[in-house]
Amino acid sequence: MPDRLSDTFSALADPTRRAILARLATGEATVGELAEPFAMSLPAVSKHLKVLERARLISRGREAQWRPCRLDAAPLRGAADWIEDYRQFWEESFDRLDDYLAGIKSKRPRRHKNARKRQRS
Amino acid sequence: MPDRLSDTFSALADPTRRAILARLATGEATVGELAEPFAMSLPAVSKHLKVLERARLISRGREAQWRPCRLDAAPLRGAADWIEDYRQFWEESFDRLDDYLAGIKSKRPRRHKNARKRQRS
DNA sequence: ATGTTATTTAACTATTCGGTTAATTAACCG
DNA sequence: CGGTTAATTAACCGAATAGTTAAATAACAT
Repeated sequence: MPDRLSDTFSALADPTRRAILARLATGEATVGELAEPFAMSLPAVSKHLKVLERARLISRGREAQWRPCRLDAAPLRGAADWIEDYRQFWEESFDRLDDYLAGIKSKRPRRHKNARKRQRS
Repeated sequence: MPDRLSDTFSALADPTRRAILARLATGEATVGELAEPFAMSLPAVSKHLKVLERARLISRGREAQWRPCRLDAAPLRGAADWIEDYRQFWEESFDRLDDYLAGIKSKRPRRHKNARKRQRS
């Protein structure tokens, strides 16, 4: 019985599904339209959509024989909030990279071409 | 051959692994220390750590017979960036909820409890 | 009623996942 | 050396994933 956050992250853990969400960010689309860019069968896409639907990331209507899908981004808020708690840590690691590069620079001023500088918090 | 972002999201798609990362946010820890809160065997935790390591979310040192783990949050930046692209969508949906609630209030002040109203478009 | 189009379901396969217990490695301690 | 502690590896298991092809549904079009 996985929790909501796990459902969200595991739905996002597939490039096909992320591409589908990206497509839906531009507007509603039918299953066929969503499947078109992918080198896989329609049932495979249909299964991906079911995963997204169980994660509440999309919802579907009925229009004649089409089932238009629309993005339902609400669950992403929880995921974003979770990750956000770690922002300081990845920014810290950039700082350490800065320190490292600064160290190199000060020891060997204007040596090599590709020195890079990152923004500090 | 899953991409980096998929590795990150799928590593996060498990409550045990997220708890491990949360613990590591408070500082380094050994495998035994990390395993202690969980009702599962040490090898199970060891496997979770391997998943996190493959996703580059942790790294490990060697100190005598201990392998201290530390958080390596850098990959979370990519995940945060990806999700961030959808912020407008989940904020939109909150706006619609606001509208919905506002609509109820203005149209039927203090009427019956279970009034529901759907949004046009 | 028949056919066409859009989509899902069924049945199957191969792989991965999350867990187990038992055995192994590695480093310390006497 | 032998023993203890920390952790990993091996071998196994059941359930879930991600895909396939073929058959079934559903709604429209004639």
